[in-house]
Amino acid sequence: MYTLKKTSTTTKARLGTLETDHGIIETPIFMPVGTLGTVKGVSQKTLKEHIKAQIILGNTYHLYLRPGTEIMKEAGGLHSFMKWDGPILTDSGGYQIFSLSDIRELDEEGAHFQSHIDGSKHSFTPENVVEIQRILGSDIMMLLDECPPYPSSHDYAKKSMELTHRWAKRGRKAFLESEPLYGHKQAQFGIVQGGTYKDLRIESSKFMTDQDFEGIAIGGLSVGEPIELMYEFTDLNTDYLPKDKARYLMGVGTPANLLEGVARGVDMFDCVMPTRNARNGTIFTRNGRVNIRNAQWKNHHEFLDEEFDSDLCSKYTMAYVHHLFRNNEIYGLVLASVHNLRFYLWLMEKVRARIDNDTFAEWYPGMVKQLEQRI
RNA sequence: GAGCUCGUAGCUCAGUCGGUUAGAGCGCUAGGUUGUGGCCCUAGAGGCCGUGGGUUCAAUUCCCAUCGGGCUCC
Repeated sequence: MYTLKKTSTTTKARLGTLETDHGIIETPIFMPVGTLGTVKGVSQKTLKEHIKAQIILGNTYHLYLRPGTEIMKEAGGLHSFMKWDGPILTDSGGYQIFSLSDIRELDEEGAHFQSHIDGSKHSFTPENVVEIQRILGSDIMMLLDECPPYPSSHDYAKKSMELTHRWAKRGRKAFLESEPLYGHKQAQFGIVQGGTYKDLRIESSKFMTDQDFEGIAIGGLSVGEPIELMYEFTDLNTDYLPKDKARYLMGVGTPANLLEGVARGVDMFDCVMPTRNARNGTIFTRNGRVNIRNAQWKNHHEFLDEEFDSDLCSKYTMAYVHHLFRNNEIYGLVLASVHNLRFYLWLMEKVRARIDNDTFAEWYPGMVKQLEQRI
């Protein structure tokens, strides 16, 4: 599935491709999040033609609760339902149970939780999460895991990791013993856990490698730990992951986080940041971040970045976009969401070009500084 | 013309049986958001409590006058 094309000579950055039946993905890549079968505020056409998204995310937890598996079956899977013919990755919902559901209980069998929508009771097991993702028909499905909070004791992180490992074996078995429903291949990624403990992270990396998943995710990071720890453990994990499998750092991050992740050998990222922050008025640009709500833009009748190809940057003035945000106009959210995603995908295009001509190592530290500035 | 009622932050309003630095929501000024709830969270600025007198150790609070808004009656 994954083909390594080139490695940066002085960093761990990798150029590669990831092949699916819905298209070939060039890595490193950022994957826009479309939890409920839509990247909020962005049309599928815009995603494909303007943003140039190569793969998007859906979420098992959310889609299972609404519209549910019956509707999804009737629709012929998520691709057909949402009319997106590119690759889709679905997260299993382990993280959502951890972050959204007030009442949840874990035992050997699986995760038992109450819906955040209506309080109804449900259970996810390593097996039924595979089954649900067969119905969704995603190109890449994720295992059910437990994402422990930060900070967690070594004891808790170890027990949690071991449970995730037992679930991983069951999930893999369920995957290998079932078939796709819609005539295209599906892949399954394992998820490394281990909290913020070196020995556990190494153990988990080795364990997931041994299960021979099609790709491996680094989970349990970007859950509130200091950023240095996130980098440190990403770096550690990739040292123990196979070269011939894609590495996916879940839930990350800021534009600077992406560059630092690539430098540590990560191929895939997803994060709500470009879209959620867009809705709250944060605009990411190559010169740093802008809060469009700030009063300084009220009468700034100029473009944010005339050279950048997004309507927010080079078609409308800052004063206009500011005005839209001040009035909670839907179009402001749309403009910012489309822009931020286009920017993230643009950044990954630059990253790939830099790895390809082997100038990534000298380029990215300066770029990180630039991206972290505030405008 | 008479009676009643209200006047406190930019807006809508609490409050004080007279007693430390007068509050809320919204708005405003900023910050946050990392395997998605346009939710939300945090901090800050902003008031001689309509005006002028009086009583009192002490008045946004009680009394008088006055200005302004609203309602009712003749």
